[in-house]
Amino acid sequence: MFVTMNGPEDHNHSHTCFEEIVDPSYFELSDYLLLEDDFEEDSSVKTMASSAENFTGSSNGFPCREASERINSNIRCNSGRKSKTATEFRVAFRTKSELEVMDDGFRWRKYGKKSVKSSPNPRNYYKCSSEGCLVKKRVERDREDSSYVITTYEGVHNHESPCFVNRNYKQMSPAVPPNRGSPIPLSPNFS
DNA sequence: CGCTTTTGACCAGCGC
DNA sequence: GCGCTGGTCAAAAGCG
Repeated sequence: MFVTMNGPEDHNHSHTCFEEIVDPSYFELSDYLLLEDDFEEDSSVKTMASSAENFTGSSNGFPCREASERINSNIRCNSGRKSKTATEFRVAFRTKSELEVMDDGFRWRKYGKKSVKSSPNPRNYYKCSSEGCLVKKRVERDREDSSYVITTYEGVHNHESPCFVNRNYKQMSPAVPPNRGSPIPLSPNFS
């Protein structure tokens, strides 16, 4: 995942994510969840990694990247175990950020905003702008701590991140096979 | 002009 | 059937 100082509101910079990576201290990933479709019980929501300390200590200094890699790893595992289709995955992030929406490398089109009863903060709905890609994401502030943002991805991208394409980073994302993207973009190898 | 956001309306699912 | 709630649609407006 790539983090920039801009959100969808600022499309002048939406494709410059490699140039404006935010200070890691500004953004803190605290939780990310791998959600399964059949929410029969709470235990189906699995916290794959929970503490912020796990990520702030990442060697590359970007907590999101490690989370991103772990998630893609987990999704591949889950895919094999449960034979899920590419559009059945749901991944939720809980991030500490002042930014409502963080640039993850993909282009999103906002299609709805709704106040939900379970939260005092409105929930925003986005679809991937890429033609034929049905990935959606929901973004809302944590009702218990508005300094946290909960981002839920639904589905798997069937295309590369525009960042990879635009910056010719295709060869740097071997974990994303053709026509089988990831719910969030894998970050390039900075080393 | 093309793309995005905004926002009220609409729809489906669920509980009563 | 009715009301509530969450999710989506689509027209209008804004922006570069």
